[in-house]
Amino acid sequence: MSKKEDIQPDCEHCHSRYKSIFCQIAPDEVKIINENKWCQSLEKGQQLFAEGAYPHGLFCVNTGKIKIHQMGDEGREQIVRFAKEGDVVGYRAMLAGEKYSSSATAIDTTSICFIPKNVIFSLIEKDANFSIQLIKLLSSNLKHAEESILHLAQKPVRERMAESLLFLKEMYGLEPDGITMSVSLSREEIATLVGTATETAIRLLSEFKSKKLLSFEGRKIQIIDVPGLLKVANIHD
Amino acid sequence: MSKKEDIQPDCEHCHSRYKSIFCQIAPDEVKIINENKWCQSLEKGQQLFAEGAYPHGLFCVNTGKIKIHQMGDEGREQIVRFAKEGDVVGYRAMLAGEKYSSSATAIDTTSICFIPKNVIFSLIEKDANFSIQLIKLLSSNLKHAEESILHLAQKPVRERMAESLLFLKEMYGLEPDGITMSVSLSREEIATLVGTATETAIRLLSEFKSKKLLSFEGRKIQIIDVPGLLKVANIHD
DNA sequence: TTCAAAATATGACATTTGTCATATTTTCAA
DNA sequence: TTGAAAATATGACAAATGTCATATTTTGAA
Repeated sequence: MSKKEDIQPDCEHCHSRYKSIFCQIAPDEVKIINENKWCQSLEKGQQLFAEGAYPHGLFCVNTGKIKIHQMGDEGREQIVRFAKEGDVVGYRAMLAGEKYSSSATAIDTTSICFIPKNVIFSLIEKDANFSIQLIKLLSSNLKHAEESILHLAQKPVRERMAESLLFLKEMYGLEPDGITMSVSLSREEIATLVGTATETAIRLLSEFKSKKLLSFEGRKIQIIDVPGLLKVANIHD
Repeated sequence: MSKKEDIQPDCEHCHSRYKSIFCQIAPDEVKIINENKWCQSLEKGQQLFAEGAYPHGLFCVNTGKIKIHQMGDEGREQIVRFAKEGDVVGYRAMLAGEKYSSSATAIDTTSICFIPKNVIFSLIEKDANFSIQLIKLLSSNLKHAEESILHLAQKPVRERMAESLLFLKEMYGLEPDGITMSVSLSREEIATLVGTATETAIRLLSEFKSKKLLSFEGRKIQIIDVPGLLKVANIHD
């Protein structure tokens, strides 16, 4: 999995650390992490960890984009979360002492660092503030998950599609042109995020395009009309 | 909200504490909690806290049953979680420093204790093991939430109904007769758990009854055929 | 007990969404 | 460049589910 040519940058000056749960830890703790971490880069489509495996630590996303997904009964994938720079992945199962309940796959060229389990647990022991950071991260993930439950149970597919597109725009932002989404997912992947069939996702995207809410530039989606999408998503406030 | 006649039991010998995240804390910490807690009992239907309010602490369930629910756009409720003896509720928003994102309502006569925010945070400061308990609790909730996302997105209503009934049986158990479910929810509440219309929930329950998977005893549901329900829920292993 | 309100039940129907078949287009490796 | 495989697109149809109307039953307060 690891490659010789992967660079091992210094945690102390790591840019993504400042955005992460490690932003407030003491310098000597940073040192310990730096000495024990292992960095690696992933191509689009490469898997970081798989459902059912045992975690030995957690992964910090340095740059790039990751999807967290689970396999359903009929072999259909379901995306449950995303991660980007400064996010931590694979920590839930590790903290709970369980097997991974989901898989993580790069959806773009991604660079990650691996931090071993024992380093994390000793950090929890020593630094209450770090625990609070972890607790807040879990809380935030739980909040989003429960919001997804509400929307999957109550919103029709069209609304969820509009909402998912706006979510992806928030999550990964736009390219410098101000309209093209930075993240590029296949129609099938979008379907597994929205929770619908691929054909339905394709139809809805075409519909949004014909209504001038979106446009397509190659595989990339451009957001043309945010207020229009908010309206379709039934989001007001 | 609080009533004079509520008994204030001693945390040290509290039966539900042994089943809770407070099971391993030091005696003097128990003392502090005991001095600062406030206990209260709730009738079926009484609300413990409401979406949008600010949390000032967390609630420990002593005895009884609680549902955690959110309001959808069309004013339809969605149950996202349940709590029972030894569980802690209202902690997510408190830990994240946010408003409640969901409401909590007793679905049975319930006795709870309130523990102020500052007591919890100082416990996190002092006791790393308590932090780990909290982290594991959040992890477990997150795992279940992500499982719900998968099932809502991919399983048909009939499967989810069977699964929900089996879940309620696991969660709250059966009465001494070995078949009657301890928890009693209205058809409407069951529908908001499964994520479907009340009429659909009623039809499915009748169907299960006619297939001899269930029977009704007044408002209570009796589980007649667990293997049959597992089959309908499409659960194997 | 009695009655109104709430909960449960059921039918008829419309709508949404998924599935299957089949084009068409795009991508990527040889 | 070229061709096969994958991705996208679209139509036709079936199945699942929601909605509305309306009984029927149960519950709980007066």
